[in-house]
Amino acid sequence: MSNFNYVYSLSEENYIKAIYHLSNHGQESVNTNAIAIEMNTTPASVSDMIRKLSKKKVVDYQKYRGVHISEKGKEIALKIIRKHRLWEVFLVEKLNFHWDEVHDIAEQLEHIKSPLLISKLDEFLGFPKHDPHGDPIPDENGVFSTVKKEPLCNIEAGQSCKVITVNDSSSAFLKYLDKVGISIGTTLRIDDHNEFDGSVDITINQNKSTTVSPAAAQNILVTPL
Amino acid sequence: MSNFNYVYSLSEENYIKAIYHLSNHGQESVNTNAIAIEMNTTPASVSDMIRKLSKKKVVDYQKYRGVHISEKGKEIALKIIRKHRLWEVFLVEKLNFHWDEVHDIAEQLEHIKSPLLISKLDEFLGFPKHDPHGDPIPDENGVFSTVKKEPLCNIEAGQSCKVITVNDSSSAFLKYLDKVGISIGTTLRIDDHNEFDGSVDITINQNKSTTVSPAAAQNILVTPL
DNA sequence: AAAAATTTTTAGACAAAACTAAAAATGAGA
DNA sequence: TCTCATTTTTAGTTTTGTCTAAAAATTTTT
Ligand SMILES: [Mn+2]
Ligand SMILES: [Mn+2]
Ligand SMILES: [Mn+2]
Ligand SMILES: [Mn+2]
Repeated sequence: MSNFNYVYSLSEENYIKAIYHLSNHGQESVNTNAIAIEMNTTPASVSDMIRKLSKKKVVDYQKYRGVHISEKGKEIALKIIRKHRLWEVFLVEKLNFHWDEVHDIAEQLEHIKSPLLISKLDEFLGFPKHDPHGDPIPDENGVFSTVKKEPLCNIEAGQSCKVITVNDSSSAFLKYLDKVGISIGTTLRIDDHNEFDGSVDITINQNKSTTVSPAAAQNILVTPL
Repeated sequence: MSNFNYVYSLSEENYIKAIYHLSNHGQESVNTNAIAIEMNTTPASVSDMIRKLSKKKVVDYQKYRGVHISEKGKEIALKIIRKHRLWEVFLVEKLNFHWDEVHDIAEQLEHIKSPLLISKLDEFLGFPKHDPHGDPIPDENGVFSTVKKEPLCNIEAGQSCKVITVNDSSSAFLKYLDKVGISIGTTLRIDDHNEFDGSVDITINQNKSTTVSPAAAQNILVTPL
């Protein structure tokens, strides 16, 4: 295996991560424009990079037919995601960052190349299974736990559920959750769905009743209790 | 001040660090070839980069006359060195790396951009003043302690001294020091200088007598007791 | 002070990754 | 099936950082 240890550029790594992300763990194929939007670049640049990644067998690609991430591509993506999430845990647990401050720093740290560093960091953190936003951390073989989860808006009235993760790690959304009093692990009871605007009435931790917007209800992922 | 927050590229940062290093903390001017050797590149590339850094007022430069790092350049260099050394402390103290394994990883981590990350890391580590190789860690204003230190080979016979730092952080040299039983803080007594090959007879921590080569005696920096 | 050796700069290319503008392919609607 | 809007690719540049080869300046030697 000649390029077992090939090192991908910063740019390549970011594209691979974006494609993996947009494909839902590699199930679906991804089109050029979607990648361009995700990466904040132009479709022309995406076309160029796709040809390059295809030559390196990181994606399967036929002109005009979109890309599908390969097994090799999945492995690379999962390694980057593992690093990203471990660093996020470090920043929150050890350096006392707030969960809405860590994403951009982890975006840089995820590209540090040293397998030994990551295995030592993993051990130092006590082999965490989830990052501060509730996302699962793949192990060194890319295996991670998948808990069934769905958006809050899909849960029927009367049902109780637990917050597993969030669909949006933006500072604005996380700060909003803080204000409302929702975090990973919080128990919510769905009281009512308001037909007219899609907002949802909920009770937080058996005591505080409130209403969340449809946008929030879409981004809070829960598992029924 | 327009470019107060200008972000230097990875390449620019590495050149700035190399120039600072070769100039002994900004005292001396540095010639093109020396930079090329330090950076493992060609004099032509160095010429190009010097012109660029000079335009950005990071160095003072006149054709054929070598470069002198500016105050601005010094500040940038010291920030990178601060990050490098703090990360080295983290790797050794928290992740249990050995002192000969950390340099290359710190070489990557030193380029992570986040002032808040560094101040939190500094606090997490207990505001260390020295890195694992004995080098001083500049504070956020670039101030660092300078202990008088000289190579072991300069100490006269009969004198005792303490190991302050090492001039060479290569794995080969550090592993050699481990084998001989010398580390930062070790007390050495100089027993004799062997005229014919420059080797030095020493006694380590008042008990073990041995002889070190002239190369080693050059790279072990000590302060007389 | 001239010649020789060394150092440094310039000229010209190249690769990676981006962009704009234009061309080509695709797919949906009529 | 034809038209037309949308998507995707190609063509041609640009920027950054590198390289080799050649020219120019400086320093050392004689
Ligand atoms: Mn990234
Ligand atoms: Mn996360
Ligand atoms: Mn570096
Ligand atoms: Mn060090």
